[in-house]
Amino acid sequence: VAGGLISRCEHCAVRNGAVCGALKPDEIEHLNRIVRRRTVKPGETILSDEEPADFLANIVSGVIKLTKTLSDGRQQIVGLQFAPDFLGRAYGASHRYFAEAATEVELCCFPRAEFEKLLVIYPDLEHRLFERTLRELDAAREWMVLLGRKTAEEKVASFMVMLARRSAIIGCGGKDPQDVARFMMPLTRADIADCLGLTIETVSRQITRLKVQSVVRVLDSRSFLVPSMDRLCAAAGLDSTEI
Amino acid sequence: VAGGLISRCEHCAVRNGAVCGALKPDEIEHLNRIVRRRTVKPGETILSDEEPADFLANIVSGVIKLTKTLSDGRQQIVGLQFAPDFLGRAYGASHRYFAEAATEVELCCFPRAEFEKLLVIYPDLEHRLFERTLRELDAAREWMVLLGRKTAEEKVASFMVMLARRSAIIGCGGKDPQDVARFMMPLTRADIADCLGLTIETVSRQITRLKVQSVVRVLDSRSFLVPSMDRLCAAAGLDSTEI
DNA sequence: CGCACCTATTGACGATTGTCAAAGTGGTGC
DNA sequence: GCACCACTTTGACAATCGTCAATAGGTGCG
Repeated sequence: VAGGLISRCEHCAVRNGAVCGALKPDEIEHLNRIVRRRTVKPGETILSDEEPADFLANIVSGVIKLTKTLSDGRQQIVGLQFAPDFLGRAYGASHRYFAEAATEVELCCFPRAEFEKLLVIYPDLEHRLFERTLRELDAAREWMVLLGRKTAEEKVASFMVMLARRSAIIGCGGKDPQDVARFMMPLTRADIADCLGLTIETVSRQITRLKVQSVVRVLDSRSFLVPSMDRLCAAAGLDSTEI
Repeated sequence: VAGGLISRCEHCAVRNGAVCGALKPDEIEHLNRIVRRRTVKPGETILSDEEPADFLANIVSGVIKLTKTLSDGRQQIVGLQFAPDFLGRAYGASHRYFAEAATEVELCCFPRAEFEKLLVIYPDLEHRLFERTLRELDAAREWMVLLGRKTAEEKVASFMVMLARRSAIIGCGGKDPQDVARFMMPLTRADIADCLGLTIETVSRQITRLKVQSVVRVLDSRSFLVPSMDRLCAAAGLDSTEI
């Protein structure tokens, strides 16, 4: 049966942030009956275009990249997802992308059929998923500006701003928490390149440029320190109004 | 009062295709009471980032471009909308983009507050809007691949494929309706460039290239003839599986 | 400890695309 | 009919970014 104590929804770390937060304590039991926890290793494929899209999931921890590939192998990452995001496309026979674990990932999986039934029973649940989808659409459109109109340097700086916000600000050293941010980079240079529509080499060169300009300090290839978020945002082509 | 005969929902041309199709005949009367028809001239701004987002709308006819602008003026079109698409972002104080009429546009406008009330009363209406949003997200992600990974020629060809599908296939001359398509271009070269993350000059050159390769015939600067959709799709970097 | 392997960086060079400038096209009004 | 205007096309050149290749750094394993 699905629920040991550890997987019971009422003890779930992401409960409130995730779509499940829409359900009242007595309603969540419905969900509890159908969920299955699962851990995925970095690099493993979670959802594929080619397999039936038989489950959806909440991300409990870790980072997932959504990628699309052209027939000749060119790849573009069309979304990054962090806990407590919702993974998968409701109401569709197939996902339109591959979902791959960028780090170790903990998932809380729902069989699609059961979950879609719940969406009908609990309009609040569907509403919450809708709001999440609207925010994903906002983010996708923001990313389109980056892909279509920003320079390589702006792209890399924007990517760092996004990460510093969404994933993992690990430490803040300054008086003002906005002032100094240290964050981990969950992706390889190749992944960053696939996010930004660049090559690995260009990503590497632009990181070096930002380092030389003291916009970021590179602690190691997977962790960065940002002395001034304002300067990073300026390098990203974001003016103060849109920060 | 809002409803002359012409604006009554039951006679609306886009009724079934639009989100309103979710409402039963007796329910649509609620909508009918709050709608207001409006015509917009090409080039006029319909929604702005800077004004309060006080209404949402169905597109009855015409083409609308959704644009985002960086502080130094660089622009990116992040969405094109055709009848019977839904315009505007539900559940948000502000839209995250500018909506501008690319052609003459007919709108059916709802005051935001009233419309959001209806979404709560009629879950089917919200569900339909949700499905539409999911398709917009799919389209945005498809576009991200184009912006990040396609060459200028592929971008222009892909744009033509998109238009031939979504807007206005005017005539089909071949035996197979897929074979020969003639379509109008609702946008200027500058708009096309803003869609594709290119400059006007590059767009123009790539159209010329496609013309020289006989992938398209340019009837005039605003209408094109595609002798073979397959060849156009090949030029767009779409293999047969994803057509 | 050193070697292999993977990832990241750096360099040299080339191609695609952008920039600047000029000329061509079509429509509108006088 | 002609001038003006907006839009488009074409050309010459430059800059950014990609390609190919070599080097550096880090981690795990024998």
